[in-house]
Amino acid sequence: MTCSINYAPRLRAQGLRVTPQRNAILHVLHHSGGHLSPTQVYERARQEFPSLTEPTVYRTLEDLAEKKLLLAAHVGNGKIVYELAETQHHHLICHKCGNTVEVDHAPLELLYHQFESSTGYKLDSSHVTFFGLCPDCQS
Amino acid sequence: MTCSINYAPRLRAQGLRVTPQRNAILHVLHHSGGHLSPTQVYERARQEFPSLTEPTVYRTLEDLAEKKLLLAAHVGNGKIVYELAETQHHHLICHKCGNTVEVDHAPLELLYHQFESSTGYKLDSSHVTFFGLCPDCQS
DNA sequence: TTCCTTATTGCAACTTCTTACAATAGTAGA
DNA sequence: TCTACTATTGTAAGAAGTTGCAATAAGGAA
Repeated sequence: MTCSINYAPRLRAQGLRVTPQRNAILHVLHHSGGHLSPTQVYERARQEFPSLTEPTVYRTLEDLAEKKLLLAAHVGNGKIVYELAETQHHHLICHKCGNTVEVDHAPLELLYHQFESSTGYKLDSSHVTFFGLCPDCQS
Repeated sequence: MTCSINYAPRLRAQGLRVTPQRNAILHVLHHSGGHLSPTQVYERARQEFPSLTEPTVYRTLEDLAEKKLLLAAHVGNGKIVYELAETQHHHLICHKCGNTVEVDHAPLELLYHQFESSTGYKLDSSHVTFFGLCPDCQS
């Protein structure tokens, strides 16, 4: 926790209290660069905040995702990973080598509107993951 | 298990052996009409085939989904539900009342092509779920 | 600063899901 | 029908994720 990023304003902006547990979790996600499973978050964040417990990690990840500070992404078979919500994007996953690429959310906006007008729902979020073969695994 | 639907041909077509466990699971999913969680499948299928075990249910659901006899859908927070793969579709879920509607897969084909040409991936499946407010919960 | 309210956390017990490996039972071929 | 092969299942143990409730501590008000 030697870095100077301050997550407090973002938490407060969502009406959430600022706690060392939440800071540790956000810090870990920030420095991981990518997607982490709840277990990975738990293990890493415990290095910085040893009294952290599993239920807290799961609840925090859910809460922060609900408040849009984090994005939750599904990566096959019900597994869920989290990352800081910088830009909204989705994932293509190669089910042979596991390689992942990110794709922009923008093309999905059209679908949103389409489904909104056909169903009357007002959509605000989505879990979208595509599976297939990456270029390297196609041969 | 008084119904006469025979799942054997579909299993054999996928190179899978026909076992009473698989029949019981398919039977349960057929008669449920909708989406069931692994636990629900386990509990109901056990009525018909009491020696059925949990690991078998989880493995069977995964296997059948991989062979496209079942569809796996995500319904919030990493929860996964299964249903018979009749028509390919996706779900809009109201996060207030939990109500669910199904939407056709066709509009997503365009996206498939778009992402395929921008990434070089060859896509074959997806997990897609949209969240929002249903018409009743918008007021 | 101190008090008060209540969001957040930890604890303990529990449920759900997974894994490795040995036992069982489909199914193709003789 | 019988045999052999091996996919599938059960067992047992463990890992991952959840829940209810009591204890704690963040943040607003005095």
